Amino acid sequence: METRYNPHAIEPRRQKQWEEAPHLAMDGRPKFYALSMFPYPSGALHMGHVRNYSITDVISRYKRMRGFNVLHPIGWDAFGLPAENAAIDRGIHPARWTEQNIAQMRDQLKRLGFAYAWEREVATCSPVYHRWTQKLFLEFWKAGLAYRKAGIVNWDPVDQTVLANEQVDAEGRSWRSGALVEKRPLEQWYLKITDYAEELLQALGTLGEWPERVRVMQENWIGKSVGAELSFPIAGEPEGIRVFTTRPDTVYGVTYLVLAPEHPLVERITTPERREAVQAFVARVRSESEIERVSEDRPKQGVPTGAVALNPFTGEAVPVWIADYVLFEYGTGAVMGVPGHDERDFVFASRYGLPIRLVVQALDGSLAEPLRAAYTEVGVLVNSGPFDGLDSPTGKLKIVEYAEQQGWGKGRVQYRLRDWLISRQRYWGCPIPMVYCPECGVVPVPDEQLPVALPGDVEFSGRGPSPLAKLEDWIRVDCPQCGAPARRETDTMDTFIDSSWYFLRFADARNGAEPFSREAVDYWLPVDQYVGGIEHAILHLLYSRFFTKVLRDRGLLGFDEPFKRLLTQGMVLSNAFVDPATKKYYPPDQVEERDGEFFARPDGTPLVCAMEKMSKSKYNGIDPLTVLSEYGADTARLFVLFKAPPEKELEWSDADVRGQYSFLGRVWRTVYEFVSGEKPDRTVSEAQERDLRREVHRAIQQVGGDIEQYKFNTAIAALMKLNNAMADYPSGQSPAYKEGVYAIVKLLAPFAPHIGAELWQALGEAGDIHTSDWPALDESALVEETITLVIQVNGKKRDDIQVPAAASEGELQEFALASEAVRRHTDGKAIKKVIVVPGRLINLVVG
RNA sequence: CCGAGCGUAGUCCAACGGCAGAGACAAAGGACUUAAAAUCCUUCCAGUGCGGGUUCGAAUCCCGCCGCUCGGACCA
Repeated sequence: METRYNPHAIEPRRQKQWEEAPHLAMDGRPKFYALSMFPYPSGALHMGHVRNYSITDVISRYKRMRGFNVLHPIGWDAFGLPAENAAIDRGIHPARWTEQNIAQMRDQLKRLGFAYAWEREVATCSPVYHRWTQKLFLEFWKAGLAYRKAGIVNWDPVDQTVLANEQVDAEGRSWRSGALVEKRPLEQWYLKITDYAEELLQALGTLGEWPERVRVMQENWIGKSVGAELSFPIAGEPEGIRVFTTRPDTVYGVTYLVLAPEHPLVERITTPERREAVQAFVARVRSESEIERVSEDRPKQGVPTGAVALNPFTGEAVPVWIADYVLFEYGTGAVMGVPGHDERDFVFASRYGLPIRLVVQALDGSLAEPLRAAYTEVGVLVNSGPFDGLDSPTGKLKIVEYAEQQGWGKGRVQYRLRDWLISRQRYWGCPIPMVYCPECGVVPVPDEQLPVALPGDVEFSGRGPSPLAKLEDWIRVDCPQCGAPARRETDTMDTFIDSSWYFLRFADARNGAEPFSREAVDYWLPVDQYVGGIEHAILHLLYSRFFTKVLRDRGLLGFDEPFKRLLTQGMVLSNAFVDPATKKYYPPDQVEERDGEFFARPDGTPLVCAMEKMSKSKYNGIDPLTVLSEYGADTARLFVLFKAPPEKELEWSDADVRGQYSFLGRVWRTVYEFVSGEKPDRTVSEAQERDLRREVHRAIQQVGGDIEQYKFNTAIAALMKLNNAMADYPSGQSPAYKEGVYAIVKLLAPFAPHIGAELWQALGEAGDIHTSDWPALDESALVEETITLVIQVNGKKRDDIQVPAAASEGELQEFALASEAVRRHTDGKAIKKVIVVPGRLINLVVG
């Protein structure tokens, strides 16, 4: 055994050995499926990957030592635009670019020593994978859950493709390109996720091991509102104007109706004398960007259409307006204006002089007309005909009931969630397996003709429409149904489709006959532990849940939720240097430090140093490879796990990395001194042996418990503590010391697998440490004969004494009262109460 | 504006309602060395953002405020 720790010698050796790991099989052991969100093959791992994958690797290795049959796979989310851009910019085919990147990143993953089931590796772009993506799409089609619809869609002008609603942020920017999206009318493919809105919402309640905030985000995204759809009769329209409201109890307070400017009724009901003004208003709203339109600080604007509808409850005529604050996409695209009890309506009505009516009185009766603000709380109905006197929740029910009887409307639930637009006008994606036949219409490609492969010989000449749309040879196809000349769909699928089922494919990754066998998914799924970034809280996680439920209903799966336990890891930050005036970032090699202040090297501009998320644009990324070549994989892994709890932000620190390296050096030293006999066998007392054994078993208890609870930072601290105790111990060969040496090597192995394997071998053990048993906890070793008893008087600590652990409460009180320091505070006072916390403290309450 | 989370030594982080310190980094001093690095030893540092409440006892539970982070915001 070498005297000193040298990761560069041991890591390549161990990694080579792991290449030959036996393949996984289903067996009688309990299974454990640990999964990190698979990466996009950009070409280089970043620190976020290292953090993410280190977490699942520790959990997998730990679970394996605990006797579980562990599945810990990896793959590549390999379709997507960067590959296409590389083709345009550098003339390299997307397939080849992707392949090269995967090879490079696979090598990097291996250098980090992650224990993956490599025989199950998948890449979503490969035909053996996307064939099954297409097959599953056809399952959706057969279930009536995939359909084409013409509508206004989000268009990303930079990436030249449409986007799903989830992929556009609150400011109207694309999640990928950051460009402001435009609205375009197009006919596109959708998946009917709204059919599952209620179950996706309800089942959040079963995800007890998900972070609260992810559940809340999904709940908000689904956005359930319970209310009613009411119809307001208007001349010439048999259906009337249908509005959706969550406050049917305020229907007696309606003083106007508002349509979204895009609403199809606008044109039909506008009176001739209002036509010009209405058309001008609609044109103006159309010309505005999403941002302008939804910005809240601008006044709500509208114009009357001249039309008048009837409030069926009151028989009153109410004017119909159009206004920019009503969204066409939500509800029915029309609302009833109740300025007395809706803040937006109040603002609008005040601006345009529309009447404001009180129909819900506050519970204390304090409201009087004219109202100074909208009252939106619960109250008692007034000015509401036969419903006067009802509290507003009851009023809601009764009014909906009455509307249903009269045929004026019905109770209805509305969701914010919309169907998932999956068409993308790009080349590097999974082709949608559909054919358009002039005779038969939309025809699915039959199973035996799958996969619909991407044509290889394609020219990528600048951005613009998808190259597929120009490939006449590829597009032309015989109709699978009637054989007539037909045309292929040229759009590809959103890449989130590829990732909505990859965790299922891992259960049976080499199945050539179907996406996965029922037997394999029944055994391996659901994923027991999923780990990834919070940025997928809605997109990927919601889509995957949707897929799971649909495939369950198609009989392909037998469970309801794909991910049992979820951990969202925090970001990795590092120091960035920015000029506060221009917000320009400087790379570290252009920054100079003088007396703790920072200056730009070229011109001496003072800079601010701040912890920010690692990114190329801020020049503060740390390449994992440089850490690997300097300190090795075990140090890098230990650092990202130790520095912060996994769900929190992680601040990069070179000094702390070195600290982890020295810790591994110290553990090496501990084992070396034992093996070499350099630390001699000095005589130790039984009590010393018991004390050291207690430390050893405390560490065994804590490390296991902490891993189960994701507390890797404190688990590693416990290892450090044990190593410190060993270093301080006089004997280097006693039974307890030997037990400690074995324990520390095993406990360390899941975190730092290379050094773990090496030290195990140095101890003369032949087997693989990573498949050996986790050290057994001896509860009796934890028992203490004496404890430190803290004595408080009136809650303040006054003394601490050593007492036998077995002492009774009465004895403890006697010990406490015997203390000089305590007597000073109790003498001459009556003891009113004594509180004993067993094994810890005694509190004397005197007065 | 609404919602959630977080504020503990110089820094990162610990602490079932029970001694504020497990662990680390940094700093200082020392040992080793011709010297430096590495290594080892020793030392230093907060009363838990602020104000109240509950309790025998509060970093921990409750209320209000301040600050930071994240998410959602005209969804009728």
